Amino acid sequence: MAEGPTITTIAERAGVSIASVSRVLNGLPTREETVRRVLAAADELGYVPNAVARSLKSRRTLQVAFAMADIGNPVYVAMIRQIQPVLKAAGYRLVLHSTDADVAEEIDVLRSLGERYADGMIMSPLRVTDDHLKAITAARAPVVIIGSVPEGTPVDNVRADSGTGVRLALDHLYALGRRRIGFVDGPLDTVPGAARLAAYRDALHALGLPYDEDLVEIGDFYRTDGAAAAARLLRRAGDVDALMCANDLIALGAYDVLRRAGRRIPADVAVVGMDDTDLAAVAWPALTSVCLGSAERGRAAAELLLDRLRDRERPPRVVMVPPRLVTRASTEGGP
Amino acid sequence: MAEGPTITTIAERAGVSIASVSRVLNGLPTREETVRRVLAAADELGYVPNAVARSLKSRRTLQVAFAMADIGNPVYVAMIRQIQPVLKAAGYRLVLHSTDADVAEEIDVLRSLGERYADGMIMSPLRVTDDHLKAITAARAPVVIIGSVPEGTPVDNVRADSGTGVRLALDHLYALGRRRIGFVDGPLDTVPGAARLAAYRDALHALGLPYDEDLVEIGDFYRTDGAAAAARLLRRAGDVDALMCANDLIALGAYDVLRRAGRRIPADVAVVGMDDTDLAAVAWPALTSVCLGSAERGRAAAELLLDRLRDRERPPRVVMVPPRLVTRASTEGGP
DNA sequence: GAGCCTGCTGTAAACGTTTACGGGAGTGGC
DNA sequence: GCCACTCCCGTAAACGTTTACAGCAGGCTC
Repeated sequence: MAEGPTITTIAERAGVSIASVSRVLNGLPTREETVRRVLAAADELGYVPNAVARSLKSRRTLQVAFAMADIGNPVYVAMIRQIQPVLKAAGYRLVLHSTDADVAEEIDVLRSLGERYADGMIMSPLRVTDDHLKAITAARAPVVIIGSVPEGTPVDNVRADSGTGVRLALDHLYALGRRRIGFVDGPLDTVPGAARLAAYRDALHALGLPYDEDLVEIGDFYRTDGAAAAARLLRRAGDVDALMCANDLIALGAYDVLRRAGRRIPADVAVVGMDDTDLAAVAWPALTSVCLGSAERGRAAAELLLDRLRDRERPPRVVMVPPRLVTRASTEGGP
Repeated sequence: MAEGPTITTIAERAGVSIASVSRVLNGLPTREETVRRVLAAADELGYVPNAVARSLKSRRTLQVAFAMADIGNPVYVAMIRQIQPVLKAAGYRLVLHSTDADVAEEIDVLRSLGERYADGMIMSPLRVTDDHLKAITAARAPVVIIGSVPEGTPVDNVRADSGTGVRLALDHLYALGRRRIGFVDGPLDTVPGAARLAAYRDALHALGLPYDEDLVEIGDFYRTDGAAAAARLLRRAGDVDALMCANDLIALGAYDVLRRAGRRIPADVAVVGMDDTDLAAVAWPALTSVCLGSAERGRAAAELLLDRLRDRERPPRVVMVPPRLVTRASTEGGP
């Protein structure tokens, strides 16, 4: 693993200056003969340009960072699957950050953009604090947020409409004759947690159903927490005939609990998840889930970022991805 | 977004030379008063060191790349989940490459290490061609391979023992009284595909069962391909009473086909997957799967790479992660 | 043949760090 | 009062590129 060839090596070998080498390699107009000699030398030496040196000079790293809470959640994988090819087509590499939804760590990641290791960042935070907003606007590289930020925040932003999503789900459950619809949510200090609970109340109201505290439980957006919360709910409100869950992992946790309690899905209790991850289709019975367009949101975020990198001055945009209910076996038939 | 402060800016502000600034920021011995002034200036200016410039000088990027076939496969996610924290603790960032198991692209990724954007790479190739081996040994940065490479290849290497894994599964099925055990494999030109088929034959032989071509089908390591292959197998060998699948995705594809064909799992057909991904636990009935230690392999690979980065001269190591059968509902009870 | 393009190339500076080297100020010994 | 030594610090080079600028050779116009 000897030290690799640089344009200096090539220059010596070809008997020209490093400027000429650089010009040839970048396709700038050069005399035929020089081009030939340089390319030959480069080829013989197996030259590969040094990305770091190039970045230093050009002030672009051709890297984009993606920060999410937990790569174990298939939602983020779905996003990455779309983000990656879009970035790659534009010549960018993807740097990954898993933050565990830790606020301090997210702020840290944003601040780390000051090190200039990436030209921009896509971030999908669960919580959006004032510190986030400050860090985002102070960031030394463009940031695109997947998730809602306060109205008027000057930042490119891709949103799902989980409110409407919850509404779709509850309408569906209501149409099936379910009237005791429980709700298992994630933490209320997260953006989706708060939005989904509000949407749940609104949807009940619109349907003329009472809001019953016993039907609501708060856990976290993981399977085990979902299971624990569902268990508490079931203990308090044994007559529940449907469970709306704030994401698919929670729904799968609920599955476990319902089964252990001897409740049939969907005959006794219908279940709806959110995010429509791969898990929903794999689960049995297959899980009805509100598709919040993770894939589309990923792609949109990548495109927003690329546009932004091309033009820093353009006004920030908000892309809204509409929800869609994907009905499966977990909500078939009446009670 | 004005141009950020550099050590030159700090130097002017503090009235010292850039050398002193650098020394202070790197904790080299310096006079108390100078330290104070520099730190104050750096603080006021909100200085963040430029990672690119530092990399150019130090010849280290503090980045590690991870290349895998498809981030949609939970196996790789399980690996990343372990790789990420290990690298992070050592101060490295993770750069992601999804190669679609395309040989040319994998070679390309290896070659791209010549650009020096990463200090090393972890790669999990499905196929290992001569070109791979050449590219790996010629790579301009250390590479750790997850998966088997030919004996004696001078490269750090983490292996699963899928042969023993298949053997465990078949012993288990045999013990349950299954005698017509089908095998749904991935492409035979992949390392795991070939190894698993060989192991299947050996295991049958050891159990005194005949090898029946009708019981073997080749698809690809995705769910839809697995389903198609399982359907073909079912058509040819309707009396199959167990299906060994070369990974979990294939097994889930087989689930769909079996259900559509009205076969009960496991009563009519027992099913075993491989990799023991999250999907196995989510599926219904829960899927018995051979755990090949993806998480452990990820961690081991990250540690091998870090060790290698610390000492280029150490002899290459091979880490073997033993398989383990995780039995679940898909293989309960006799036929 | 002077002057002027045109086409190509080399020199050198710059990007933001780290670091080898040498110099200046201060101290102590003689 | 000179030398030796120590402690800090500044100058400058280096990492591998890109690029502004200037210079040179040759051909053209008058």
